[in-house]
Amino acid sequence: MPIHTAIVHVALHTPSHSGVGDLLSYASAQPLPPGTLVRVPLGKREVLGVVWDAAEATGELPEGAAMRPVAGVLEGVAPLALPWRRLVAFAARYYQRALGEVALAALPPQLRDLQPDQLARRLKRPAKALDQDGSENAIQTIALTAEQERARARISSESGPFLLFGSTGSGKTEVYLRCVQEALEADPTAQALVMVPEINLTPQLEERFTTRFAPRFGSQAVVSLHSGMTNPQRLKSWLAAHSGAARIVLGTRMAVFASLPGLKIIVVDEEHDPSYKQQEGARYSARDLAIWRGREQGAKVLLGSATPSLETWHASRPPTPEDPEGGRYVRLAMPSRIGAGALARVRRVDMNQQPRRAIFSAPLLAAISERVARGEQSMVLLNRRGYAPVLHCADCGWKSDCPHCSAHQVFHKTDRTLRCHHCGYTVRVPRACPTCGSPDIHSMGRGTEQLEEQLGDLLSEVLRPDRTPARIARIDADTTKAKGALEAQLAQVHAGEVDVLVGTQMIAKGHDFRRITLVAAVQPDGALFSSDFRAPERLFALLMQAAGRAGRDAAYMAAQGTQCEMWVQTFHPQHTVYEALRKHDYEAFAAQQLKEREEAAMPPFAYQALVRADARTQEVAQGFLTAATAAAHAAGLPGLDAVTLFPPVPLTIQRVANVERAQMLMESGSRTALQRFLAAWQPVLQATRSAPEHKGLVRWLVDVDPLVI
DNA sequence: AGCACGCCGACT
DNA sequence: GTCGGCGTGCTC
Repeated sequence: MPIHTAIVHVALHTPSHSGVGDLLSYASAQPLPPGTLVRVPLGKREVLGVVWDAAEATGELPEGAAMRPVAGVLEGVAPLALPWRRLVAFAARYYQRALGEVALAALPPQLRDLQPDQLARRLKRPAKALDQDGSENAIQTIALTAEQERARARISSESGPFLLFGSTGSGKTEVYLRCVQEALEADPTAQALVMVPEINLTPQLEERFTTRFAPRFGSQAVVSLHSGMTNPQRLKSWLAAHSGAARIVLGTRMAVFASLPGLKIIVVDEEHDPSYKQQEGARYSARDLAIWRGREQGAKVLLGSATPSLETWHASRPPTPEDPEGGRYVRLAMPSRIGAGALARVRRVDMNQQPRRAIFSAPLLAAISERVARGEQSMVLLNRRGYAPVLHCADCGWKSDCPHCSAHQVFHKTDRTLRCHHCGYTVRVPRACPTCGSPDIHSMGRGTEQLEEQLGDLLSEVLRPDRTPARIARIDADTTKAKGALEAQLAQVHAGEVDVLVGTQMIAKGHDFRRITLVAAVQPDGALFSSDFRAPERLFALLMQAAGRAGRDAAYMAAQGTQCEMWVQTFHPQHTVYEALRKHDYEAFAAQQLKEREEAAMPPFAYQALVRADARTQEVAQGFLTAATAAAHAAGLPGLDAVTLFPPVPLTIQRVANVERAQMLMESGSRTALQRFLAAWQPVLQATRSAPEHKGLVRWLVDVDPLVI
């Protein structure tokens, strides 16, 4: 029986509302340094934990509970360094989650399942012979434009954080590559973290970084981290980053938590993209954490976008006489496009002047036909999957409502199903109305499937230059479910085997289509009158990004003697969003939006948080929030005087999978006050939950800095 | 979160 | 008669 002399405090995966403290105490034969990965007994099982700093341990062992010994130490993995632990602790505190939950979620899943001896075996496996110690090989770079060089020089000499504000095709990636190169060459232990919003975009980024840096730093130097990887792959990348063997980590939002002891530069590409906000568990913003981590760990942070989030835009405002401080970020503008044609000319079609039921206005159809006839490619965007959003009975008014959600079941013609996009409930399309038996049922509205079909009819007479018929393809979540399907479909487009591409947002992001000369948004108005105050910002970013897909290859455009166009069909052609889009004027749009936000005291001029409650009934969900609010007022919680609590309301989609959902908004001009209040409210919310009158409550959660209100 | 214990319906 | 539904209670 070993003698356990030391006490260690261990962070474990226990959710904050489980009633178990943040750090649990275990006995150990010898003191273990903070950051050590250990396996410890918890009830009947043995789990992975991280030894934490004793100073942060609060609660004592409850009366009668016995301290159990640490079961094992994961030898061979260096303890997680203080900056990593500080990042995790900050994220847990700021986003109102348990420390252990965040810590364990930040580690590769396979580390949890591996026994110490299995891990030891893995670590012993000889790393594949380093293909080259390429310290002799110079990196092949391409010359920077004056604009890129100015940005590079300022990033090199100033401390940041930086916003690289560059239009599509301005060569932001080349600036990232140069800045990463500079950081890595300055210090043989330096590491870089480069994030992109979507898994789909990592392969092309990996290709670009590997081509550039493998000759110099070896092919092991670049690794990826995202949820599309298998667990063994993720573990391998994570260990490479943690040990310092990997010099560059590419990934999605989860990569912000990678252990990078030598971190010197963080790049957040397309920083405005909502995908950087995690929507499950700890609802963190990887972009905001990148800023925090960079400051904390002394790494430069580089945010890039053609349409920055208004938060970032505001934070990077230059000093003026009235505002001599300016923002906290350095704004670097790169307005020119390199090697790309002129920006797309924006054509608005006033749908009030078009036949009522037309999906494609005559001028848009003519424009697409013309492009097909010239052998050019077009892209048509509609943010709605399926054939039609709802089926409707003309006789009794029946609609294809989902029985489990407050949403319609979407009509998918391809497989003759009605599918709920929220809970997945699927039925065969009925031949007659399920309520009255009438055969007179038809679809209302349109989705990408219908667009593809109708376009086929409308273009049936249109021939390509070689006298063959136009080829239409669709890319959306339905056509790309299978592994590798997206890649295959994209390859078809690149190979010129498609003349008109129909799809959802999916195709608007990042993909470098060289021969697309026309992009059309057929029905973008929906976002204009959404209750979400960020909807116009998102629509503008999406349309700008979509417009950027057109005319990316100046040489091709010149050879074709053609001009690229972005078409928008709208019932509100004069709307600010479309006016700004027409002029490609992000700055004017941002200024106008920021003015409105300031007048309404909305982010970034105020800070927000949400509490959401899910329950069997809407009454219970709202009742819980009302009771928790009353309890907060009764207790006179700190920060409350500076925080406005709004009454609970149902979510836009009130019921999903038979769960009723409600939420309430909190707003404050002071981030600190809001944080203080949320921290104090957490135990009150927990106590409220256990009261018998809130029995039907399924769960509750806090969302700090929510993106969707 | 897991994983137990615990008490009521349709099957080897 | 058991297998198994998920309600509530505990984990240093």
